[in-house]
Amino acid sequence: MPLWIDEETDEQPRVPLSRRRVLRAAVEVADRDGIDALTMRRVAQELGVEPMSLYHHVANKEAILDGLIEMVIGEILAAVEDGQGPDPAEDWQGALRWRILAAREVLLRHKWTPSVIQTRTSVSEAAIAYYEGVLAILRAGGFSYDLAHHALHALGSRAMGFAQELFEPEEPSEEMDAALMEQMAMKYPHLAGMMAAIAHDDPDTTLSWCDDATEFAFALDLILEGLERRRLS
Amino acid sequence: MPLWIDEETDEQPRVPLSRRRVLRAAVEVADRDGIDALTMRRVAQELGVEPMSLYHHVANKEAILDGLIEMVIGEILAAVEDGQGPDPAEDWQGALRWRILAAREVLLRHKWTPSVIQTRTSVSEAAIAYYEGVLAILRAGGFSYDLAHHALHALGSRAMGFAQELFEPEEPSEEMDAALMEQMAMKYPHLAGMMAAIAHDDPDTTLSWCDDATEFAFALDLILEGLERRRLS
DNA sequence: ACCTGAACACCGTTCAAGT
DNA sequence: ACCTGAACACCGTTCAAGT
Repeated sequence: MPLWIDEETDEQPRVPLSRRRVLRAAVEVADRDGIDALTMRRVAQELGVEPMSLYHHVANKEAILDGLIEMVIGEILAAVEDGQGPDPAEDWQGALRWRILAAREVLLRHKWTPSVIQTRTSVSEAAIAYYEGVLAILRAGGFSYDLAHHALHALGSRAMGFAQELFEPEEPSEEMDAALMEQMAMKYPHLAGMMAAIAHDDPDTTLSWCDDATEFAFALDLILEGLERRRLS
Repeated sequence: MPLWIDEETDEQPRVPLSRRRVLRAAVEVADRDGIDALTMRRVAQELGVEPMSLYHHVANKEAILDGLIEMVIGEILAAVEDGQGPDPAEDWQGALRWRILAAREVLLRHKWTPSVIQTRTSVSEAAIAYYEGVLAILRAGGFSYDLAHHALHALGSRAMGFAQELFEPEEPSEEMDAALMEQMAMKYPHLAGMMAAIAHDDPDTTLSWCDDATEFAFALDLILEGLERRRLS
C-alpha cells in the first residue's frame, strides 16, 4: 500500500464541532454560494460531517440564521470599536454617519444580511448593543429620548447600513428594442424622461442605473439633517 | 337515492381555471393563513383542483409570487385613481403624502407584501405604472429628473407605503423579571432610559412599543421636507 | 385543451442506534 | 458526550397518461 494512501487515511486530529464552528461554516457558505445554498446538508458538508451532527450544537436552522446575524453584527461592533469617528458631543451627525458607513462596509462583505435580518423574529443581544451605540451618539448630540426613538424608526434599516430598495436594481435588458422603448416612453413619459436625463448626465453609470453608495449617502444625509432640525425646533 | 345526494353530486357548472383565478386564490390563502402557508398544493386545494393543474396557468411558484405583487399594486392603483388628493402642482408634498398613505391602506390588508416584494427580481408593469405616478407628482412639484431620481431612492419602499424596520417590533416579553431588567439597564443605559421615557410619555402605547402609523408619518414628512429643501437650494 | 396521478429530487427534522 | 444512518413529512416540479 503506497504511502499517499496512508497520508490520506491518517486524518488530522479531529477538531470537535462547536456552535462557533457551525456558524462560521454557515457564514462561509452564505458568502460564497448565496443564502439559498445555505441548507443543513450543505453546512454539514462544509464541515465534513453528517447533517444530523449539527443539531448537537444548534437547535435548528432558524438558530443558525439567528447566529448568522449575530456574527455579522459582531463584526460591525468590532469595526466601530476599532476605528475612530468624530466626537458625538461635537458633531453627532458626523459620528452617526461614520458609524453607519462602517456598518455598511461590513454588510458589503455579507450581502445576504438584509434578507436574513428581515426574517428574524427576535432581537439578539448583539443588535441591542448596536442600538445602544446609536442611541449613545444621539443622546450625546442632545436628543431627547422621545426624539431619539423617532430617529431610530426614521432610520430603520439604514441605521445598520442598508437601504431597502423597493425593487432590486435590475439590469436594463439588452433585448429591449427601439420599438418597445418608444411604446414605453408613450405610456410612461416621466420615467422615460428620467432615464434619459440620468443616462445623459452620467453615461458611465447607465449600466447599473444608479450608484448605491451615492444614493445611500444622499438619503442618509437627508434624514440626519431633518433630525437635526427637529432637535433644534 | 335521496335528493340531497343528487344535489351534492350534481356539481355547479365547473368554472374553468385561469391565471386570474389562481392568483386570486393565492392572495386569499396568503391573507388568511400567511405567506408561509402559500404552497402550490395549498392553492390548488383552495380551488378544489389538483396541484399540477395550476401549471397550465402559471409557469411556476415564482410566477405566482410575481402575480401576487401585480395584484396588490393593481389594488393600489385603483385606490389612488378613485380618491382625490391635493393638486400636485400646488402642493406636491401633500399630493405625494396622500398617494403613499393610500398605498399603505392597501398594504395593511395584505401584510405579506413587503416580504414578497423583497424577493422579486423583476419589476412588473404595475410597479412601473406606480412609479410613473410618483414621478408625475414630483415633476409637477418642480423637481429636476435628477433630483426626482434621488427622491425615489431616498423614499425606497416608503414610496409604496411600507417602512423596512430593522427588526420587527417584538412584544416586550412578560417573563423578563426585575433582576434581568436591572442588569439590562446597567449594560444598556440609553436603551433603558429610552424605554422608560416612552413608557412614561404614553403608557397606552407601551404594549406595542411604538405606533407604526405615527412613526411612518414622522419619517415620511422628514424626507418630504428634506426633498423640498433640496429642490429649493 | 385542460386536467390528473405517480414519481423524483430536494428540504428540515425525528428517532433509535452506534462509539 | 458526541456523532450517525435510515426514515418521515413536507416541498416544487417532470412526465406520461387520461378525458
